[in-house]
Amino acid sequence: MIKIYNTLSRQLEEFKTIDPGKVRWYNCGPTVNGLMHLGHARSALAFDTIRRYLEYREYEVNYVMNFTDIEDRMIEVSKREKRAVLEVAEEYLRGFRRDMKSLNLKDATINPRAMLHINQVVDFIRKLEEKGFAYESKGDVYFDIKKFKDYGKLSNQKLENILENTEDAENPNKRYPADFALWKNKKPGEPYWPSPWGEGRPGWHSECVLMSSLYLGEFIDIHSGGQDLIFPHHENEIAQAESLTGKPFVNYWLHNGYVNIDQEKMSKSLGNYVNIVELLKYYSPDAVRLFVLQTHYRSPISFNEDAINQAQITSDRLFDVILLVKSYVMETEESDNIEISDIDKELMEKIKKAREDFIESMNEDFNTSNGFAVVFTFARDVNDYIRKIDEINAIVMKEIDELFDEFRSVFGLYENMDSYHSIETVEKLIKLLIEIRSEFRKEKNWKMSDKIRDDLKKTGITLEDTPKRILWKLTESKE
RNA sequence: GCGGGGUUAGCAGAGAGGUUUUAUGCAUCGGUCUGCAAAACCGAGGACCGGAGUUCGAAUCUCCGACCCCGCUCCA
Repeated sequence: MIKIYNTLSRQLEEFKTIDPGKVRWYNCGPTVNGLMHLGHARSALAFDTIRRYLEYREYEVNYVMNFTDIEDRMIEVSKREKRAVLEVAEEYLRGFRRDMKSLNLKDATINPRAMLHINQVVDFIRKLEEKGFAYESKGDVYFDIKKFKDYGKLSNQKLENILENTEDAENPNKRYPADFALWKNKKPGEPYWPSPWGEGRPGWHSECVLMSSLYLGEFIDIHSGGQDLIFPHHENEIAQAESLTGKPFVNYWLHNGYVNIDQEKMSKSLGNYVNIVELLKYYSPDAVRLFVLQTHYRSPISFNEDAINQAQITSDRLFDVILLVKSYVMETEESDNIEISDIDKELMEKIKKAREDFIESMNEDFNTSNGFAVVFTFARDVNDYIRKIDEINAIVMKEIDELFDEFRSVFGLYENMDSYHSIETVEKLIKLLIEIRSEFRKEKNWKMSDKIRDDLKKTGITLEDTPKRILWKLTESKE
């Protein structure tokens, strides 16, 4: 049974989908007014991993993530950079796509863009107006919060308290200070679209509701985003959707924690962010994934150089053993099968146990920290096995490999490894060199044997002399 | 002010009343292996913010205090 923490109820709940085996999921995507930074990545990675896990558990996940490309912040950038909003959007959208790909984030089923849905948003707002939940005022349209009695249920706020702190409370166009804008009257120099209320542009909170119900239906399983979206964005989404349908909008609300740097939230507005493009110049995507996923998705992560360096080392180490297993699976023929020894049996048990433990950890609100603990413990057992067993058992190796594949599929790690294994001839050559070197070693010709080992290392092949056998693995070329 | 969350070894970070061990990773120290390496493995040290309470038993529950972060304004 999968348990999932629901922001709405503020507790763990059993995960049950509306349609058996299917998940309808809307993830609030970024506003494309800048480069993707680690904060965005954390959110994307957290939900990507949850999605991957659900798929691993054989759910069919319909995952929709929007890009917000028309909004106050977009206009700000457009003004500052003196170019069209569309141009800004195109550039950063491309940037996000590129960075998301680098981080091996799975493609969404669809990535709707707000700007391509203006007409539908207008229709949506008109429906709200027709039903009396929205009102027009001097070209603006506002949502009438008093008409929605559950307002504040997600962020656990009382209306009075929200009121006290609403910055825009003095806006004379509003009936009630906490009402929020659905449509904004056009201002000079800003993009606008026609509407029944005159030319203008949509507010921020309608697009997600509209696109969510457009692509997934009125009632969905999961709606997710950063904790900073709880209020007002998601609160406002609930107000719109539920007042219109009179039914619940979303079953499970998921919110990820922030990335902190120097004990402060990493954010665009504070300017203390680390861009993904920049980060990936120094660290592998796998290290970044591991860094992020070693922390539970709802906890804050402390980012510092030490921590990310550690993740890089850990990631490389894990990769080594996975790669080693791959090499063995490739070179061990089924005909090599020998009897199952006690050590083999022991490891088979560990494989089974590791899989169970992994699932148990992940079932508990997607506890990737514990998930990784299982992976590392298993990796240690495998390293031990390979070096102490007399004869490598092809069947055991294959099972190890399969389990690593499962882990990798959930965590999205090391997926470009095929390139390491393209040519069988290379493998034969390596084996040949190892044999020649062994001859030299028998003759105690250390000079030649070391030369072979060192030169191989430079080409990206590392040898390891263990008592039982010589291991080789492909690493990065040092040339 | 209102509403969340947090404080666990050098660092990162799980655990949410109970067996000898507060997981896991990195780092440190020692060992095994090796012709030497490298890697791997084995082992060790070291932490539950402070105080009071509940309990046979608390890192975990309650209360008080300190400090920190976050939301209530754009944010993932």
